[in-house]
Amino acid sequence: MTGTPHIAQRPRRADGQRNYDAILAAARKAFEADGSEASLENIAAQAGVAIGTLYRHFPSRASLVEAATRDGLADLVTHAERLASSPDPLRALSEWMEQAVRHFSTFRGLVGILAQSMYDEGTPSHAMCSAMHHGGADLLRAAQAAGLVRADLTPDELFDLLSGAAWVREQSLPSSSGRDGSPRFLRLVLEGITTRDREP
Amino acid sequence: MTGTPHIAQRPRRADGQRNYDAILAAARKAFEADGSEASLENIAAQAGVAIGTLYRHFPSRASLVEAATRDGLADLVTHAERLASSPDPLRALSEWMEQAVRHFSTFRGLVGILAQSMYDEGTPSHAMCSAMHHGGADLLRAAQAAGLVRADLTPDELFDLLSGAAWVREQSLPSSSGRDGSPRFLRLVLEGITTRDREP
DNA sequence: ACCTGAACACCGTTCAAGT
DNA sequence: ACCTGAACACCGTTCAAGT
Repeated sequence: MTGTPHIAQRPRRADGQRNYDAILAAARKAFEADGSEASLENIAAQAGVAIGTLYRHFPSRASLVEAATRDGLADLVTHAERLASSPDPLRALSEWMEQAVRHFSTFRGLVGILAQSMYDEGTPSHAMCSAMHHGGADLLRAAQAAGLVRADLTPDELFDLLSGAAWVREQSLPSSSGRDGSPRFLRLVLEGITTRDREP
Repeated sequence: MTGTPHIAQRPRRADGQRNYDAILAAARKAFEADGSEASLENIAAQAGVAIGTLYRHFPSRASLVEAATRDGLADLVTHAERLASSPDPLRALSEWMEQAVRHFSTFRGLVGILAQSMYDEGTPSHAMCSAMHHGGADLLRAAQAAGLVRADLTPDELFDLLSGAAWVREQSLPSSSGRDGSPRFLRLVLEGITTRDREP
């Protein structure tokens, strides 16, 4: 399952750039309304281009999802770097995890794509996932070094917990047919992984 | 999103029963290979019937999934009833949760269907989900009464944790492209929800 | 370099005709 | 009561022709 991941190239002509932007805007709208399996033909139509133009800029659905989520996930990486020097490593980790869960559940289907991309190099989102993995691992290590989070938790496990929390949140998107999309799940996880320093 | 859920009726004629069984067997195979979105036309072909016959017995994909998973989930409910009188309520809850996660992740896409069905009465799997909810809630209550699990955890939250664990496990199905589908997630959750009785 | 849209493939779903 | 398969709709994906 390897291969060169296709990261969408910036167009070199003005009309190409216009179409590229229009497709991306339409895609974000469609993904938030219908999830990651939204109709590509509909996205092209909303953007006012033919279907072939969409495929020219984004040769696969995964590459379109990658382009549509790149900025948000890049923010996450930046945020991790800024938090890495925090004097309160547990609070830093918690804050970052909350933000991560929010981004992972931007629309239905995203967290599944990210979870696959995390360990599959032949995937457009792999680079961004890898960067997030490193950022999260640093915050985890700091919290563990301070004795605030259980030492046996690995970065991979941290991301399983994050992904699980994001998936649960995703279930109540977008017009939340059921209940609230409260961050209670994440809070339970957080309290679960902190070191135990109370009495019975 | 309400309405009468269609639970597949048992056929009244011998040829109908034969086809019903063949479709169900083909569906289970296809779901395990391709997930809950497996091609219905292919299932019909594997069962040796025309597509119209599949629709006659199972008017929606959800009703086919329900029929394919009913027995396994019924076992889960039975198991919960048997465990309810266990002298070790925490062990009972843990065992049942492990079994639940295994069943929820029988094939890709199942846990999403179950999570939707849990709170949507107009769904074929709702009845079975509701029964599981009650069974799990009883085990939770017993463990809480014994002071072994944090008292503020609700049954809904228990099922969010179970679903999240099942979804993470599902990600490494069926030919596990990536890593192991270890039950480490669930163990972290379990240790997270038990009451804290160690020292720092 | 970029765009268009016809063409093909595949699948879900319904329904008239048949036994 | 049950089965068949044609018919329709919709969508993903490719590619020859054009600017």
